[in-house]
Amino acid sequence: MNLADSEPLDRVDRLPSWLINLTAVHSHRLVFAALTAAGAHGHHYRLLAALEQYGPASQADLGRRAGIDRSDVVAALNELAADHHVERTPDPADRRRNIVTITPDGARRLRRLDTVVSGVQDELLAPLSPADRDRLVDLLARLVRHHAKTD
Amino acid sequence: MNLADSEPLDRVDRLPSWLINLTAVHSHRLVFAALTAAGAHGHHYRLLAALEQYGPASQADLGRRAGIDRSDVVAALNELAADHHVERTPDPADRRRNIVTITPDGARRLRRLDTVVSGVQDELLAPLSPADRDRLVDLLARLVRHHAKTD
DNA sequence: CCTATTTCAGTGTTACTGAGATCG
DNA sequence: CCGATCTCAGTATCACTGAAATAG
Repeated sequence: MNLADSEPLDRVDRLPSWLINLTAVHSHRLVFAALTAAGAHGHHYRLLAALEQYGPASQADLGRRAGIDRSDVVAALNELAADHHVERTPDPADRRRNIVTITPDGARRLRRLDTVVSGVQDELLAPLSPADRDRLVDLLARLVRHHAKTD
Repeated sequence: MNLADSEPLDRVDRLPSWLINLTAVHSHRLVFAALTAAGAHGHHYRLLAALEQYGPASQADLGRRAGIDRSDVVAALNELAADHHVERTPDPADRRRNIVTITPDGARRLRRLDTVVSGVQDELLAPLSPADRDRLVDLLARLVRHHAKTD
């Protein structure tokens, strides 16, 4: 018996956690492909965005703001620094810390990635009207806020 | 400078792909914790649900219906078979295939996991009203359907 | 003494790839 | 010969953990 087309799996196909997972897999594929084509990797965009928005910061603060684990911040900054998109300098006021600064090259890079990432959003949300897109973002933002508070 | 509370990262915090990713991470944590507590692993629930809904099937069909890669179907069925939740028998009509059947134990298991999984949905969607939950499911289902068609 | 930061090495989950053996 | 199935081995991404060295 061959499956001409996948019939719906009733029990699971309207399961919120499963729909979220499927959507995330597709979304991740699109973002990853677009960033890879632009020569960037996962966390670079969020780190550069956090640096531009808040200015120079320690790695720990950067990680908290961008939602990236301390360990992964180190690796991503190594790559960004190798490409001269950020600079790491010791903090004279607290010698445990590095102060991370975005360079002019990094700012240009961020602008480039901004267009890449926003193109992906359009692709991802293609079937939704602008009003529906807002609704989806609001609903997801409420979930994220709720779970951020209750850790 | 310490971050009392994480201020919003404007550029990223309303980015649909990022919200979806965050939601998926939380969702995955909840589902994984609940299934682990019940002694189950990732794909088991979807495979059992597909088996109960459609009856005995080959592994390839099961994978297509449950959205699980052929390779991961093998591993998950090994575990389900070890626990006597499914049985694998060669298909006499097509000797490349195994016919996978859910056992009475497996059906009981599925009912148990149903309550576990639906408890997680409530936790995940806690901040949303029933109407909002429906809206979210509809929006996500539309995205999933669209991207399933355009592969 | 305890906490925070940076760093390294490594784990675990999920999705996926490639290849071999078998069979239609 | 081509295509499908089952299986195994292994990769890659991301989130995360544990521990060491350093410093407040």
